[in-house]
Amino acid sequence: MKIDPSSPADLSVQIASAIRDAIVSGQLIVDQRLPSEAELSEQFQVGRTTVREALKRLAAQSLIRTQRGATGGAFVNRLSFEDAYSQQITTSTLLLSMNAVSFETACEARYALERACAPLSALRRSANHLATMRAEIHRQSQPGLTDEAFCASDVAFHRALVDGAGNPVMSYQLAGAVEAMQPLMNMITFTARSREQIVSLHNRIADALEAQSSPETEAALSDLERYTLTLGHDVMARRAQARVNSGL
Amino acid sequence: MKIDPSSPADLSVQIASAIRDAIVSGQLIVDQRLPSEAELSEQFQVGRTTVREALKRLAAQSLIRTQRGATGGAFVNRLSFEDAYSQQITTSTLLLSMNAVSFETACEARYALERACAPLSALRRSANHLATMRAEIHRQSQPGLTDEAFCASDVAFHRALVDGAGNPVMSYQLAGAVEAMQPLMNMITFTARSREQIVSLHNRIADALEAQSSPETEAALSDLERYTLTLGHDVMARRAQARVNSGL
DNA sequence: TGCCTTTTTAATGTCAGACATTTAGAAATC
DNA sequence: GATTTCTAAATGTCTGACATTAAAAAGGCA
Repeated sequence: MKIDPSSPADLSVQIASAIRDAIVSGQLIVDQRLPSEAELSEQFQVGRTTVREALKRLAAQSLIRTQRGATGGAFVNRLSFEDAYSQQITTSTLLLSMNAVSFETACEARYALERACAPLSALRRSANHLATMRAEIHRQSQPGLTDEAFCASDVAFHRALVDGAGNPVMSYQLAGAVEAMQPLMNMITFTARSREQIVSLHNRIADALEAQSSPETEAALSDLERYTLTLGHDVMARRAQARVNSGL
Repeated sequence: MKIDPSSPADLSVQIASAIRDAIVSGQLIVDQRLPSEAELSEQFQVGRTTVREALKRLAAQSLIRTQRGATGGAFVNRLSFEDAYSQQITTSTLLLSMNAVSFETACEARYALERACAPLSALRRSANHLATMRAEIHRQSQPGLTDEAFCASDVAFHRALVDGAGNPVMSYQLAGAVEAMQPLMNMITFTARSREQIVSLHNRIADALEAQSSPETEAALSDLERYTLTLGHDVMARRAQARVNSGL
């Protein structure tokens, strides 16, 4: 691990990326302890501050964890599925909120990926997954539910569908697609009529999974996609109309 | 934005998450300048060092960027698709390399997601995407190609397929699935015979996309999945055999 | 006046040294 | 032998200083 003090790049960036490379390439293995900050600053010939900033960068990516105390230090962290989930969700959410991504594009991606889970989920979903889905459907039928709570339940329903595929890699990949849509969905005000429609489609999906029918699951998901898109368009249209009216 | 000095959590962690929340919730908008380090340290009543470590954490997640000089400072960064891609790839790669994920599981997820692109890609792929795929197939047919180069070309081929769907959110989501498989694929030593098989399947996929046939594309992808799985199993079996032999 | 050069200034980047806090393990005590 | 106390090593935080950068202001010259 070497750095170039004459490079224009910040030293802490260089050090972080040297250590990152060592981790990614397997030179540093999981749970291995890095040299202490003092040793690293000696090794790289920089101040301790600089080393610390580099370590904070790596900690922010869950690449290392630090422990205080006598036998403490920085350790290579095993990236857990849970850590990866939450990173994915944050990144996906920000990506959608900070870029001009149309509702259609996000919706299309989300349902395309979710349909990809259907065959596996139809095959492998456990009674537990079905129970979660039924419970969420029941919650969604309650009157007086706020839009936010309805959306949160919607996310939980779809997560159960995805988890039903029994493939953790798939669940990880889909986490972003499913969860990042929530803020977009939250912007849609659901009427009693539209909630009814969604609940009915959710029931169709749960029934199809219970019957282990992949084609019917996919068809129901496609119908849900179309309906979601309609709801989105209505909201956009109403807003555009409101703008025109207020402009007069 | 407030922090709790009596909390057991590190101050720099608290500050980072306070600022992160402000960004995610939209209180701080893209390209807005944060207060200077000196002002932040005043505001939070901590040392400048602590503020800096918090900012480095955020910079590591591409949430902010910093500029030196008179009008410099920390600015809320627009998370670009490219930044998001590379974060996803790093995370996915580490997730697979640090956890006991079976080849089957990774393979299943990858092809399930890729098949989800097939209908869109069949519909929308441009001549450009097709040209890239044909060029990569040609490269893959060259004798004397290293395994690494073959795999890199394989990744480029599949990325073209995914990008053909014309949905950037989809491309982003798939980046991890496609690229993170490469290290696993690299472990499979390709014989001349197996490369021939793969190239032939790639040709089938390209033909199907050119003909804009979604079912045929999906079928070809499924065949490729089955074949990749076979190759993986062969390698595992050979290794297990080698272990037995050396154990004697 | 208008353009070029120089200086100023405000910010981040780096450093050194000190002290606070935490924690495991060693040492002392009962 | 168990419990308590002490010690040492590590990270966490603070202060103050200086280096570096880059934009803006000031100054000089045609």
